[in-house]
Amino acid sequence: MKLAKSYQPEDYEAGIYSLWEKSSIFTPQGSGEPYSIVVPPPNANGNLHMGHALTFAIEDIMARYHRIKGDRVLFLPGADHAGFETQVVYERQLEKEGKSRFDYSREELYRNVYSFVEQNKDNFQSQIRKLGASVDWGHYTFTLDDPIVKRAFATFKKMFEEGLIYRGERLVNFCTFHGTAFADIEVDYKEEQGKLWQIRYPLTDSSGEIVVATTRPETMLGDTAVAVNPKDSRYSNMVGKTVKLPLTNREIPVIADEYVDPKFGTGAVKITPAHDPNDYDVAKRHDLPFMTVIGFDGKLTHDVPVAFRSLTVQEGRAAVVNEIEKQGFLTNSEDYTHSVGHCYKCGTIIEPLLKEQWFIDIKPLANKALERIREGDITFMPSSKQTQLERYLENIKDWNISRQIVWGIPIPVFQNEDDPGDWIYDERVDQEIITVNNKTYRRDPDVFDTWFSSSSWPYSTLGYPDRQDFKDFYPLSVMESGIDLVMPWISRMIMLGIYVTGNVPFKRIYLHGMITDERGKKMSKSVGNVIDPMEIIELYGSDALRLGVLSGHTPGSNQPYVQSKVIGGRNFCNKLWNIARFIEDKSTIGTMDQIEAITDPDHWILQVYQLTKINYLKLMDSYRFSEAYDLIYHFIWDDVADWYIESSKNQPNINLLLALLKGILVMVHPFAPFLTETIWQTLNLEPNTILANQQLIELPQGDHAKSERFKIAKNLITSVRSIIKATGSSGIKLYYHEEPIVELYSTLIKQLAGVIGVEEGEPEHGMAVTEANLNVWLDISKEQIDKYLVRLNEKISIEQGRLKQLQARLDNPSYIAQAPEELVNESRDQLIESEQILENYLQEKFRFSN
RNA sequence: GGGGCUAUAGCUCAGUUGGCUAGAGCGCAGCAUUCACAUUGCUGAGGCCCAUGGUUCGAGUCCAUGUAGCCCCACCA
Repeated sequence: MKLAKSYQPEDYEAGIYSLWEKSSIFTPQGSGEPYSIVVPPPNANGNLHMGHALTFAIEDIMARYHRIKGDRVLFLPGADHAGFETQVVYERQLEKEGKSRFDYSREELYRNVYSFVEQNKDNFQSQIRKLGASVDWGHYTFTLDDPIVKRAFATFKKMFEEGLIYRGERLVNFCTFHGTAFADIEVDYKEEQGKLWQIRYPLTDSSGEIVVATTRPETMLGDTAVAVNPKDSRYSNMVGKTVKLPLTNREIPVIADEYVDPKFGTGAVKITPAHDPNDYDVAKRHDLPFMTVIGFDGKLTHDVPVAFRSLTVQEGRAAVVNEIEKQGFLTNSEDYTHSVGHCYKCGTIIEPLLKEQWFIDIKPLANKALERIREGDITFMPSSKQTQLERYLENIKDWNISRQIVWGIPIPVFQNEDDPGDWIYDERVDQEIITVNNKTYRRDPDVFDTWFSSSSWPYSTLGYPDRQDFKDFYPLSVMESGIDLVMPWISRMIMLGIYVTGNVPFKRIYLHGMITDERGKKMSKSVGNVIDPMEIIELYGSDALRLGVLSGHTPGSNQPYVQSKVIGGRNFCNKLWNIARFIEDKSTIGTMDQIEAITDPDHWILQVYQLTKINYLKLMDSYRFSEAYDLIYHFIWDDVADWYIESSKNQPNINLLLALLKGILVMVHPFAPFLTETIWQTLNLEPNTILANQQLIELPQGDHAKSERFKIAKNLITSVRSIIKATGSSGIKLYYHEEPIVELYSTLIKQLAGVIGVEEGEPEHGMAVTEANLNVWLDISKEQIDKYLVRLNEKISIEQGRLKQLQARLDNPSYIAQAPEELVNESRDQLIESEQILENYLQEKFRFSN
């Protein structure tokens, strides 16, 4: 098969991927060192976005590189049921059909969402294939697969039995639109313009009044105290008395608590324990009653005066303000900016509401995690995230794992119908009612927070505790994830991993930043700046996309999606393609018996290859992928294409060219898997797929002296080109005197330097090629030389500056004494070199001036 | 209030443990053209590496302070 004139990725990608899949080469191979990556499972509810393209690119590079090193690589894919997220996506679809979740029973809804996700599975799996991810599909895991669910149950059971799980009535962050609670970190806080109202609460004994400040006057209906700071002398005589709560006929006490800041507002705070987390804490300390005045539907309850019942929070606020104003209790109101929690999906204001939920007593787990992190059991990239995670774990609060939605893993606990305090663990979650010891138990209707089950991902996917995979591949070699998941996911994987298995879940964590649009703005559907990776693949190819998002990538920092980088990647692919095409033309494939360096360029390229390989390994081993890409990009484009191939046109060393191509293909393969395999297949290289090649290609070492000889010629060519361009000359001959290297390379010089001839002998008039430091002249006319004089003068002054700098450095006794000897020697050599070059320049100038 | 990150060419960004002449891609200017590649080749212009101070023989790199921008956490009666 012949290579086409240019690389058209769409003609090859699908075929190449199915070839890989058929050969089951993605399953762990051989008996090398185990190397394991588990994919952070994308949500099973939609399309992959640019962030996924980056994630898969980075992970796939790791996986493919380690296969090349001969490691036994497991690269495990999966999908996340993404509880709440998916239910929201599904509900939006229902909305388009004019329906809502309330039109279905729980079971129906669950089944519908399940088939919705099932339908989408093929879609997003095929997108992963298009990205070229070399995942082992045989290990594909869904977060609702039986073993994963069983694992979540087992972990819950262990915690339940060890007393780490408790049920408590706490204030939870509740979205009244979606009807579910959220963990603290899921609440989206935004600055909002509100008002601060001041309300007069008369003392019951008529000895005065106390004015409280509030942003939420409607909650006054649920006040059960007024608090002041114990050190605040303005109020010290009121503590212990009671006030009459306006609009109600209740009397509530005035208490003293450190929580109150005397400098804020009036220094007096109304306490609404059922609707404010701080008030909740105060109430606990003072044993105050809790009075719920806002229900789960977001409306005022029946416990408020008739006039306010069933009003929404907003309506209630207006009504209360109106009423207290009318009755003369409102003393003041002013604009006030404060931050308000919102549902991150629908924007509804989050209400803190009292609800019985399951909580994990997280401190003990966090402390263990902290210990291991501080011992350095996990390498963080970037390292700054370690500090951030430590701070988070130090201040962590108990974790609410109950969610009032349908789509998720049911919490396997049942409540005694006759004794609400009696909860038992049972895995028969497909039943609503079970009987144990003649007692009737009803299942908790709630499901787990998605993150509870996905926190077990590193070991549940590997079949903890018995499966061989777990024994071979745990802890994971690396967890690659977005930086936004450090707290919700990474932290919990570490805590649960240690808790369940006794070991950290992964040895290294590589965090990538978010991909933004070209201006650095977050991609979002509503702004309309989202770029679909699948469209980019169609336009430029999968490898080009990968190279584009990877070039200049650095862990931890956000990166814009830059189209020109993708185009650069596409061009690079084409470059490599054409290198292969050149070699294909020159050779009869299949004769690679002896690889032998014949010419100086052969020796030179072998030396550069060797050096590149060493640096490549170093960079790849330290996860510095974008630098490794940069390295091979310039090796291939600058050294191989621009110099070696060009030099080869006279005297192609076919075996070496082929071997070199193989070497390059293997190094590039993690970065451009489709392209490299396509070339490999088309040229019928051995072994039958590039993936089976489990090592970097070894080539003979070039001879140093011969390599240096080529470098001299190369420098000469560059200098000559530069002079010819600068003087705008053409039809120039090059003369040399007693220079065997120039004689040896006369043909190449003629071809590449753009001169019409290379001859022995000094021209009558002409200019020396000063930089080359050889007896070489160009027969450039006097007029043209004059154009060059300006440039020569610039060069002279630059070189003089450099010489001065070197001289000063070497005159500094501290430098001689303290800098490393090699460095000092290097400086000395540079000084000599600089003097020589300057001398050449000055001589030339002198010649011109006469 | 606590913590973190970023500041380098017109744009987007690299720059490992400090090492001397700071790099790339794109863009820009000029030249070239059937011979692997216009998804090309060649030549070139473009930078007080945010500011100030410090450590050091030597600072884009380390330390301190400041300025600007971004992010996370907590709180906001």
